Amino acid sequence: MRKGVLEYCILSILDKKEAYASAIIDELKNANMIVVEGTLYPLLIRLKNQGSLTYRWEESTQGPPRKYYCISEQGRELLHEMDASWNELVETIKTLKQ
Amino acid sequence: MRKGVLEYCILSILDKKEAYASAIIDELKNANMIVVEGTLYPLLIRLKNQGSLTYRWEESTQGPPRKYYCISEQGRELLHEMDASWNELVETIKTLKQ
DNA sequence: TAATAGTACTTTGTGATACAAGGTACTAAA
DNA sequence: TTTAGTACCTTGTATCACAAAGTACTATTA
Repeated sequence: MRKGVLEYCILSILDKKEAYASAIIDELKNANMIVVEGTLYPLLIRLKNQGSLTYRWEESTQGPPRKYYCISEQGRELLHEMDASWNELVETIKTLKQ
Repeated sequence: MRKGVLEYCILSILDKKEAYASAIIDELKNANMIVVEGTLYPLLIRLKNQGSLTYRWEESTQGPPRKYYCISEQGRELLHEMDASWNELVETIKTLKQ
């Protein structure tokens, strides 16, 4: 049921502020959506390769350096399209339920 | 983005009244969700095989006989679980958007 | 200082879902 | 009798998410 929505969630999170993978997983967990690393990393790489995200390395005081992802202008456009798709899907379900 | 939601839509439609494939496709189209036969037929067979649906043949006055699908008790239980999952997903997105 | 635990990033293989495309079979109309 | 319409079904392919395993660096502890 969650398929395809994950990408939308990631872009929504990164639209608010840049973040690295573990922080994204934590935020999703807080919102009741469990995602594992093996799912998230390939997705981030996919979004980066298609130009929706950029990233920069940042040293951490505890542990290895972190890859901070940031949404790009192109990513924002995609997000707006996804907002529209999501709202439409919610309406579709409402309609079917009547 | 729609992945996994289709099954939920089908059960929701059949919860209201029994229907055959083309009618289901039409109803989905009316609600703004395009689905093709090659997607729907395997899904109906899957749901039937797992016990969520039953069907009966009915002669048609125009064309070949139709396979009318009907939701089963087990299908209703599944639908209720899906209702809960869907509502939770909608809430999750809302939370992430804040 | 060597070993262990913790953090973070990455890759590979698998199962499930949806689509595209093509096929079968029956009925009605031209 | 050929064509168009309706309805059901199958096969191959792409994508998505997960499980599991692996690499690499840092901090702690014995």
